[in-house]
Amino acid sequence: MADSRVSRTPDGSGSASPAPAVTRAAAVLEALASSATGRLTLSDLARELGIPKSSTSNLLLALEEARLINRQGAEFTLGRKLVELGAAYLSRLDEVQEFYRFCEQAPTLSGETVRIAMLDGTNVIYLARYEGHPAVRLTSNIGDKMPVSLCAVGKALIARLHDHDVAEMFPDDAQLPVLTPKSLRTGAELKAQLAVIREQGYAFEDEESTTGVVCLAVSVPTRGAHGPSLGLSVTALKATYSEEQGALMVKELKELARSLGNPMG
Amino acid sequence: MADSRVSRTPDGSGSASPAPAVTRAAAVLEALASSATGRLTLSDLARELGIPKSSTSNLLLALEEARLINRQGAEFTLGRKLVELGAAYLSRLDEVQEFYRFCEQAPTLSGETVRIAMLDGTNVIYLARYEGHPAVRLTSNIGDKMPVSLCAVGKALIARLHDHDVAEMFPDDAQLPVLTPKSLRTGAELKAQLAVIREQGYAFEDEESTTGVVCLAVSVPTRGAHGPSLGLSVTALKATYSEEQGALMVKELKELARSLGNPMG
DNA sequence: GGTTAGTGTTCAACTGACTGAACAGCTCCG
DNA sequence: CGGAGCTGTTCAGTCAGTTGAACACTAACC
Repeated sequence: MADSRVSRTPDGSGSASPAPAVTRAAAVLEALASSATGRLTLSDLARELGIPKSSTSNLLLALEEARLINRQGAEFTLGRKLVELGAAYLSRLDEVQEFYRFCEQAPTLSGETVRIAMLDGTNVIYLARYEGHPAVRLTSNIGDKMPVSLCAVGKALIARLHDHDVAEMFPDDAQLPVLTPKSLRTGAELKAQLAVIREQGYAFEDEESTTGVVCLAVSVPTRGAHGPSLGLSVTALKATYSEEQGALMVKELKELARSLGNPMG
Repeated sequence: MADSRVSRTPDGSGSASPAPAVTRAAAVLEALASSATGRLTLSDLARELGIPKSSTSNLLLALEEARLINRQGAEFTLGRKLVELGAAYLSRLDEVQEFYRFCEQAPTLSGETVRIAMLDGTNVIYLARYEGHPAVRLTSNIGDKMPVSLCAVGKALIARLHDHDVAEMFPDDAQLPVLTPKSLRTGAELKAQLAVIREQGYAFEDEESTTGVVCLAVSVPTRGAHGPSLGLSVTALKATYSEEQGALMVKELKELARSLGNPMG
C-alpha cells in the first residue's frame, strides 16, 4: 500500500535497472497479485506504478501475449501461465518431492497436517502441504505468505539467522502484526523466543495465529551453498494436543529435516 | 524442443512485440520451466532463444532483481516469486475455493480424489486437487500439464468446443501422444469419443493415461464472458470401480459443475 | 443537451536500451 | 606450458522503445 513507484531512475539509491521494461512488468504482476480484488485497469496500474499510460499499455500488451496476464474488457488479471511457472519451480525443488514421500510413511506425521515453507524477507511462503488427517483443515494454501513472527515455521527459520540479521529485520521496538491475543507484539519478545528455540531445537506456536490451534516447527539445514532456507511444521488442535504426541512429532520432523538437508536422501 | 527464437522481428507472421524485453523475459522463464533440469546458464539461454549474450545478461539481471529467477553461480533457475504469483492467481479464482468447500461435504466425492483443471491450448492444467482418500495418490501436482487426449477432463473440456475448433487442434490424421496401450492414437478416434461425451454429458477415461486407473470428468459452464474453461474429474482404481459408484460420482460432479458455473454459488 | 471525469489509443520526436565485437576469466587437454 | 573452448562482462554507436500531449470514446451528472 506504500507508494511503490517504478520510475526509470528511481532516485540515487540504486542504479537504474538494466532492462527497465522487465522490472516494470514484474511490478505490474506484483501490483495485480497484491491488489484486493486482483483486477486493475490500465489507468489503475499506470497511476499506482507511476508509469505513463502509453508505456503501461505496451507492457500489458506484451504481458498478455505471454499469457502472464489476462484481459477481461478493461480489467487485467494475473494469467494462467503463472500457475505453470510456479509449479515448474516447485517441481524442481527435490525437497518438495522428498517431503511428500517422507510424510506418507512416517508413523506419526502420516496422520497429521504437515507443511514445508520457505523464508522470504520477513514472511514465510508455504510450498507444499501434506494432509493426513482431515481434523485440521487449513485455510491457507500453497504459495500463501505469513509473517514470520506469527507462525512456528517462521520463528524456526529466523532462529537460524545471525543475531545481527534478526536485529535488522526486527528492531526491539518493532510493532509486529497481530492476529490473536497471544500473538507476539514486539521484536524484543520475538528475540527472547529465538533463544529458547535454538536451545531446544524446535519452535512452538501457541495460538499465536489462530485461536485453538498449535504448531511445531523445525528448520532444515540448507543444502548447497545458495539453496533457500526451508522449514517444516505440524499443525494440531490445542484441544487434542498432548506433550507426548508433540515429542513424537518433533522427533519425526527432525528426521525429515535431516533427510532433506542431506544431498543424498 | 522446436526452434523457438524470439528475435526482434520474428519474420512476417506477426508484428513485433510492443515491449520486446518483456516478451523475451517471458521466453526466458518458459525456457527455464521446460528445460530438463531447470538449470540453464546465460549462454544456454542466449543460444536457445537466439538473443545476444549481452542482452540476455541484462534480462537476467532484471529478472533476478525481481526474484523471478535465482542465480546459483553460473546457473539460473526459476525464482520463488513465481510461486507467490501462481498462488495469487489461484486464490482469485473463486471457483477453486468453492471446489474445496463442495468436495468436503459431498457424500461420495468427499472420499475420492477430485481435481479441477483448465484448458490451455492442447493441454490441461491442474489447478487444485482434493484428496479425500489415500488409496489413489496422484503423482501429478498442481500446475502440471497433460495432453487433452490422455485424460477425461481434457476430453470433457474440448467436447464443449465447436467442431471446427477441435478439427483445427486435432486433424483426423494427427498423431496423439501415447502413454498406455489404451491411449487414443489419432484425431479421428478422439473426435468419435466427443460425440459420445456430448450425448451422455460426461467423459470417461479407461486406463488411457495410467494402467489400472480410470477417470470420470465433466466440464463447467463458463461463467462470465471470458472466464477460463474449467473441468472436474474423479480418479479411481479400475480394480475397485463399479458402474453404480460411477453414476453417483458423475451426479455429484455435475452438481458441483452447476454450482461453479452459477455466479451466485 | 452539455459538461466533466473517466477510460484506452494514437503518433512523431527523442532518449536510452540493445547490439556485437573485443575482453577477461575459467577449465580442460595434449 | 599454451592453446582451444567455454564461461560472463564490458563498452561506444545506433536503432528502436519510450514518452506525453492530443485524440476518441463511454458513463455519469447536473
